[in-house]
Amino acid sequence: MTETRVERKERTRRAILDAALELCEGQPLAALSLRQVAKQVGIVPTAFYRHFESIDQLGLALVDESFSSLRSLLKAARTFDSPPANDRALFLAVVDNSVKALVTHVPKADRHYRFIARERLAGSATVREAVRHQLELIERELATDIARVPGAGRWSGDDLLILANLLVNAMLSHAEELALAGGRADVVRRVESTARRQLHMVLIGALSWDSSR
Amino acid sequence: MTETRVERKERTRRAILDAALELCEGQPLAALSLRQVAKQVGIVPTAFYRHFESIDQLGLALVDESFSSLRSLLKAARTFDSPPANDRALFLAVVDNSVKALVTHVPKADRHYRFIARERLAGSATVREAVRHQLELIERELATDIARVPGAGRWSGDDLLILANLLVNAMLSHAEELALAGGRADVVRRVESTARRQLHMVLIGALSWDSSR
DNA sequence: TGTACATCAGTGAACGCGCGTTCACTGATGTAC
DNA sequence: TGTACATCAGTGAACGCGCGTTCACTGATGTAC
Repeated sequence: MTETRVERKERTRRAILDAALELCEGQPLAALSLRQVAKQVGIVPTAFYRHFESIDQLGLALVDESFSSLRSLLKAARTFDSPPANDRALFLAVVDNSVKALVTHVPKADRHYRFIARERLAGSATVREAVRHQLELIERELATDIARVPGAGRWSGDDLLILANLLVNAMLSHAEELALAGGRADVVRRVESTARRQLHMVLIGALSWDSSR
Repeated sequence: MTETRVERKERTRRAILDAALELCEGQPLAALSLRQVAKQVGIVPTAFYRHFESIDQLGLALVDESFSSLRSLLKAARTFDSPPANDRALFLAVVDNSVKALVTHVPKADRHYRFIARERLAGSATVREAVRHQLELIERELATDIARVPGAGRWSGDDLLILANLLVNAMLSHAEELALAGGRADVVRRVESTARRQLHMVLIGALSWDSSR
């Protein structure tokens, strides 16, 4: 016996998740039929039920998986190779690190980013809610991070969240474009440059902002 | 005869557009069946074909209609009650005008904004392409507008487009939230405040930006 | 104004199809002794 | 190690249902004379 029953089941589960992600490119997950997914996996439609209760539950599993990708991107953006020497260096390092994390992580899990962007607005009620909730958590984490950037002291908590919201939205939009590019080098370079400039602009504006004013 | 045949046909066409817009709340248009729409309108399914070739063609008509709403918002944002006296006044007037246009126009045609936000990412290939194309035109128009703001002289055409992209994305995201709020006063106030601050931040950052650097 | 004909928005029956879900099943894998 | 039984991922037939689309139709509105 080269594979246990548990391993075999896990393999089928993965195949279902992958098939669903692949088949729902360019359309919401809810538009997929259980039969299409089963056919792609190579199992009989009823076998689907051994792994998920419905397409919606499958969707929730994909949300978890996708946000684990997004979190690893954010973690990379937060991790500095060498500690910045001063405030200006930290500022530049934040921009640089974030953009680098964007262009290296998104292509590795592009389907996840497309999935999030799509389901956030057009998913079933259940999946949409799950995505919104996760994005809210991400924005809160990011706001906490930004609070450590030099000059952020004058910022109110509300304003930090507002800025985080702006950044997450912009980032998702770039991720979506990168993801759609399918790795074409010229598009990647353009998105990288756009992301860098937008982030630069926003942070410069943010730094001269004063919540109390 | 109180209504001509042409008028009656136009009335049914409108009823179909309205029914589709209403029924596809929270799901992509392509998820609607022609039969659902016909039922909502009160016509037999086959009568649908007297007005549209398919749900996809109906979608293109809704794209046109929705962008006409968006354009009237942008036009309002560009129209000043009184000509600003100086650069600083113009800057403030731009922010003020834009936010006011946002909160007065979006609630009047909220379904259109939700439609755009949804179909942009999750529509059928045809509809998605149409939305993307229209958004690109809008971003170009906005970039031309921004070029007139004082201090924008140092901006390259590329950077103007990048800024316009950031603003349109943020605006659509606010419109989406406003539209979802269903007119609840506290949400409207919060979104208004968020939009104002984000716009302020971005423009301040933008003004100290120099493309040549 | 009146008549004969044309137009055409909406009707209703019918079709074949893919859908989600049920159910009793099979047979390889796993476990208890 | 060998045997008897349990588990359970995957099977395959069957169901009723809503779907898009076809077609020949009806009857009110519009037009030509």
